[in-house]
Amino acid sequence: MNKRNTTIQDIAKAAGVSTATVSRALSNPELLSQTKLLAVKEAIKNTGYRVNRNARNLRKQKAAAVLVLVPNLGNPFFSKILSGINKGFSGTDYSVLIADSESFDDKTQRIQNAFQDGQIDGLISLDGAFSENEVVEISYDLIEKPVVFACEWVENADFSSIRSDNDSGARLAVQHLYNLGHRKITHISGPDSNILTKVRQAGFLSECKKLKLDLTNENIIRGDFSIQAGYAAASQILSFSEKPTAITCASDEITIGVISQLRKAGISVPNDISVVGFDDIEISNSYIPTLTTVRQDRFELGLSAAQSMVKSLNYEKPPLSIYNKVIDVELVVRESTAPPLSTK
Amino acid sequence: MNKRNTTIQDIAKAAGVSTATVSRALSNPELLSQTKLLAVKEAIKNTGYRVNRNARNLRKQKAAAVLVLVPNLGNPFFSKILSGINKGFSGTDYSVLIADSESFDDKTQRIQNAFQDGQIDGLISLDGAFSENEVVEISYDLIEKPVVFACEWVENADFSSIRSDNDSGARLAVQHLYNLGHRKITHISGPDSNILTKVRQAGFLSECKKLKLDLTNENIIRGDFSIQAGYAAASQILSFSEKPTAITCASDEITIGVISQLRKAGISVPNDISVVGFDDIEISNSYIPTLTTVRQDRFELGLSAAQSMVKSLNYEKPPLSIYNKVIDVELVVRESTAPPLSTK
DNA sequence: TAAAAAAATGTAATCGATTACATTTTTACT
DNA sequence: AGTAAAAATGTAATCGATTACATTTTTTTA
Repeated sequence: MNKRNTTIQDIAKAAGVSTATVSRALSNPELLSQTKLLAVKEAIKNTGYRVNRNARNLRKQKAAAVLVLVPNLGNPFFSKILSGINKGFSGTDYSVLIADSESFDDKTQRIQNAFQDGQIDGLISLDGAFSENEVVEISYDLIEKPVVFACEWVENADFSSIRSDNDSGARLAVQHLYNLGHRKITHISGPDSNILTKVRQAGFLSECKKLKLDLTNENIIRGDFSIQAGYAAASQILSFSEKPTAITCASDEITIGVISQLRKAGISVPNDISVVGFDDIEISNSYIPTLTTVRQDRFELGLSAAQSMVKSLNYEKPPLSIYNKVIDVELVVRESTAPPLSTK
Repeated sequence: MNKRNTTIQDIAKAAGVSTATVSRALSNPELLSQTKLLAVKEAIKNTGYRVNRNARNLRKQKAAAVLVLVPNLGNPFFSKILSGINKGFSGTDYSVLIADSESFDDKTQRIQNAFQDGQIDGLISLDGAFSENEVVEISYDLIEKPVVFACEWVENADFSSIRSDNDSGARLAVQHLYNLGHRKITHISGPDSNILTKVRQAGFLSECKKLKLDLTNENIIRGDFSIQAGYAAASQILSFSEKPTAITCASDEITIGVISQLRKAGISVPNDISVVGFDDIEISNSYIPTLTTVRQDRFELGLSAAQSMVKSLNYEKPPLSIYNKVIDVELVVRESTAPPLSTK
């Protein structure tokens, strides 16, 4: 290991050209004559030269990196999105940094700092939980910096956003249960602050109305997307005087929590109550019972978000079909749903 | 938004000092007189100045970042480790980058590149799957660069490594089953290449021998750590002429796969067969049945790995108690284990 | 109080690439 | 062949911080 790194100077000397030519060989090879290009390539190969990222980024005033903000890395829902994002950036020279919002004391501050420190050129957020204030701050300060939301989005703010067709998803779940004969359905939603939840909830309610189902305020239970929220919701449901015959959940994790908790109370799914999830995470097909759920194409979600980001990073305005993309969902019918008891 | 960034020059001017003084105020404030220090701090506050990371890193010849290599981000096992790592780096000025080995075509190459490009100063690997060749390459090239393994480690290579007491874990599982009355136990292990698996397997076999259990080659089934491996293993077990009364698995995901698949064949856990997992991932307590499993302190694992890395990054040799740390495991008894049928 | 030592501060080189601008070489055209 | 235009290449400034070394100021000591 030689102490000093190989630099562009060394390559220039070895290839008998100027540093400018070496630099061009790296970033604009089409500007060079075959002869020189070959000489430079040869020198690079011989020395195992690699550009110093810090030097390049300093000079170019960019970071060559984007940050992906995940609300909770422990939630397996996000992994496939991340791999879609990675795919979208493969072939570019951008690095993908991953951070967990939970590990941040002050999310907005951290994002702003990362931008200002020149550590990132763009942000892909899988986290939609930004207060109006925060969004204002972000969009004000980073007016020139691309921000893309994946899965999530922020109301009244013009960011690129790739999302699933949450409305349809919610409706598909209700329709499925309705077709099985269910007439009393409860929806367990995510956190209030979350726009996703609002949409799924609205879809749920609207479809219920369309199907002329009775609705009371027992039809919606608020939670977050966690297993714990499922526990809590199940306990609440158990306290209802008239229990629903079916439940739709805003996530598969909630679903697992609900089923697990209902079981502790001696209520079996789907025999006593049917439950539909949302997401189709990997374990859904191995849970007992296997989960009927609304599948989101998570890989596609990530890939599209990355594509939108790449366009923006190249200073191209992404076409609207990419800038705001809604991805189809699909109902996967498995074991956690069945006709209600009364019809058996 | 002013076009040009605030630089150290601007601060120097505003505070009426030289750039050197500003720089010292940032990194060695104890060198300055109160007066100047205050003046600089004031100027920084007024302008909202932030250091340019690229410039600093270029000059200092470092990246101020470490890479965490995760074999599979989709596996919820890793999240708590990551949060432990984050915790360990909070308060330092290192960034933690997370990458999924799966997204790499050539892992070793990518790591070397990241080091050479000056993108990272150290590597924490949760991935132990390096061939001997790869390790040689890494340790040869990066002889000066700190590498820490968490959970995993590499045989015959002197890297810092923080791991759980896998041997005890395996033994605890066997003892528990033995105490319940089980005498025919099968172990489903991870991938051959994985050292973890070897240790757990050895612990399993050794404990079986100690307890004078009969052993045949049907006592070990190879897989990887995935749900799918659990499916495959279950199918294999179903084909055994004499089925085991209990199973220990190298991960909770395998466990879930096994139980799910056994159930499809009409075999119930724990009534017909008992199963013990490993890891205690979040869902283990919500699976049906809830999983008896060996808990690893994942947060502690990550935290310790980070601490070892921080020491190395500061050019201190970590004390052996940190450099190679073995963390206790604990058997969590839940529903997936019960006395064998014959004793009921 | 003067000299020596220590503390505080400043000057300017440096890290390694990119690129505006200048210059040289090649190609195209009359 | 001579000139204009285009292509290829080179020179040197630049990005923004850090730090070796030099200088000035303050403190200590005799």
